[in-house]
Amino acid sequence: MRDLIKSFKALSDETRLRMLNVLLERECCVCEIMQALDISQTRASRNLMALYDAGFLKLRKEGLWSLYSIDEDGPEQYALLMAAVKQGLAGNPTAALDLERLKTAARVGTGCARKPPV
Amino acid sequence: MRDLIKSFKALSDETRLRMLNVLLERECCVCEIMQALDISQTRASRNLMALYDAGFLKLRKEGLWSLYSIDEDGPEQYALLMAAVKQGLAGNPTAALDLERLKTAARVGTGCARKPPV
DNA sequence: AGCTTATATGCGCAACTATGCATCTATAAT
DNA sequence: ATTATAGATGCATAGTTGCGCATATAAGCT
Repeated sequence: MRDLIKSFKALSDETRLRMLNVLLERECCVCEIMQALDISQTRASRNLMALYDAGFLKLRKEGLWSLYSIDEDGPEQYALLMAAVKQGLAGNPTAALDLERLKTAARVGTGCARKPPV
Repeated sequence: MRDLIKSFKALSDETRLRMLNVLLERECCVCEIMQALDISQTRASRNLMALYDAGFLKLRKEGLWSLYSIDEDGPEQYALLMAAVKQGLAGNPTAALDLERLKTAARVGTGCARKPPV
């Protein structure tokens, strides 16, 4: 039961649902998620970790990048939950905009750059 | 998206999952839930309301009783979520014990009685 | 080695959640 | 009308969550 609760908690947050939406499109590194959702680095990193912890994501390191993707091989219920997420997000404007921004997200570039020192 | 989040929030709590488990068995009034889960009246009432608010339950008043039951006619995703809940609760000892206690729960009786004044 | 960059994380705070206690409401029985 | 009972709810409080800031870590480059 604890796992079930953990899963539902992970899905009870707008940021994380938007992340899943984007990751359903393709594997992303943290900075691409930042750009797609237009959120801070801390926020991106922590929420991706939360989804990973709950068992929804796979993590693959490549050089400096942490590449997250939907874990297709999770327990049976996860497929059900992901189906519900997909349905619930269909037609959502924010989710659509995120996908739009994802197209122009770059793995390397200004989007990832730390703000220059004053 | 707000509705989806609300649904997941409603399911992110052990008390409420246990309630759904019991209600999958049959319609119950608040005091039967109290007895089945062995919880306080406040806790029972408020968590049932939360599930109702989220769209998982139907409410039917009959005399003094508030009778809650699973709402089968909710949006499509709810069936998916309930399926996930069922799977996740299968074999859980607490859930099993709740069903056991439900068998001896009475709609009228000491289980509902207010503690006698001192 | 030293610098840069992508990501992770400790700390602190504001917002939210769950629950108990006390009380209120509404229905019913006498 | 009075009283009893099932359930709802305001308030206070402890615990949890989300996130920003600053900093740490770790990989790659020069």
